[in-house]
Amino acid sequence: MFENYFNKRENEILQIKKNQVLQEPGRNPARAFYVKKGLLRSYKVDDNGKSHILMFAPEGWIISDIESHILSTPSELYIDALEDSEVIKIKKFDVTFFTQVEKSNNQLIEKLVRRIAVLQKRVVLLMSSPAKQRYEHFLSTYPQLTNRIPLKMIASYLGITPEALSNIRSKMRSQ
Amino acid sequence: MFENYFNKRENEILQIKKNQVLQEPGRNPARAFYVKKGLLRSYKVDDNGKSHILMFAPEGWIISDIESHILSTPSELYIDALEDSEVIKIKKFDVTFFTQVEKSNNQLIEKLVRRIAVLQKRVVLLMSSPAKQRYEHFLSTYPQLTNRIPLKMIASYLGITPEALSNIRSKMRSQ
DNA sequence: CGATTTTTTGAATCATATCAACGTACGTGG
DNA sequence: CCACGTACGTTGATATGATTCAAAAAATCG
Repeated sequence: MFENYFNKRENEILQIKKNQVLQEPGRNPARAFYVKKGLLRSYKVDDNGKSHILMFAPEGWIISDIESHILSTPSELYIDALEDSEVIKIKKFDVTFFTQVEKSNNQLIEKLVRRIAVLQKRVVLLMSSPAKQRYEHFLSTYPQLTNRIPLKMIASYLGITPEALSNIRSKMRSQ
Repeated sequence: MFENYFNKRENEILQIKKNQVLQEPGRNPARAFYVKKGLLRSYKVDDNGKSHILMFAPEGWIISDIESHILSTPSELYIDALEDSEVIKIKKFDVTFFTQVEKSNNQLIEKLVRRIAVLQKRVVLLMSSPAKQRYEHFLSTYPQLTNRIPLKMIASYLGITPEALSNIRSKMRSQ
């Protein structure tokens, strides 16, 4: 769906090295990236300096601080690369962007609603389930990602320490 | 903004008693309600039978399982009243509803994005902050609600037990 | 008022964090 | 290709925060 849009315009294709930072907090407007190849993540750094991963974006995904975009507030997120990646920087990323890319606004709305659904699910999981169940949910929801993402980042996504996830894994092994 | 829409149509105005359930899981499509007066909440019941409150809706808010709506999947949420309330049942709640009520789709999009922002914030808080800080965040974000909502429901919103919240409060008192 | 629900308190237990040490894998320069 | 250094992952000991369970006190409702 997005490919068409990108091909017919002069969008910037970037070759990104692993660990390269594509966006830092404070930028306004925030950037958005379409991942052609590789793997990006977005994360937030809290007051104690700890990182919390909000999403992973493998091939075919768009990643951005959509909140910052559409509300024109300074971004609070980092975006960087977990693998060497090929990404397209979306130049004009606002509401009109979607109306061009999507067949209609309704498709954008559906996308946003899906994002709400994912976040809502995650809130309930964080509130109701111990780390082990959250990890199992992650495994079944993103099976294709679990091999590509280092343990400590999965832990950061789940909201636990790397040590805790390591323990969970070892318990799961011995069962 | 919504009032205009409701007044010029034959929408159903409901008088709701405290504790009355407006929506249960399984309903498809899910309903949506505009709160004229009173206080509603939406919540999910997990596999262990525990409730987790997703949002409170005081006067002027719309509450619904928007995910269920727009994706036409069965609802997983309950909606009920925490106070005697006066609500308007939105009959035709889909994308076209918003295009009539809102000046443009962009306003709907902005609403959805705000919802994403709130949920994203909540995910990070759940992952990074101990219960006390989450409670303080709740207090400062919804000062007008804290007196109206019983402790045990605030606990359910924060993802902790009522006992834990009671302890936090007593510690805060003695400081 | 009495009955029911909510809030508080305390004790025992559990899950996860923290800290420290060690083992392993990986990439780079020699 | 090897040796080294750096990152990452694992493991164990201890500390902390929250849960669970039980019971009493306080608030609310009919």
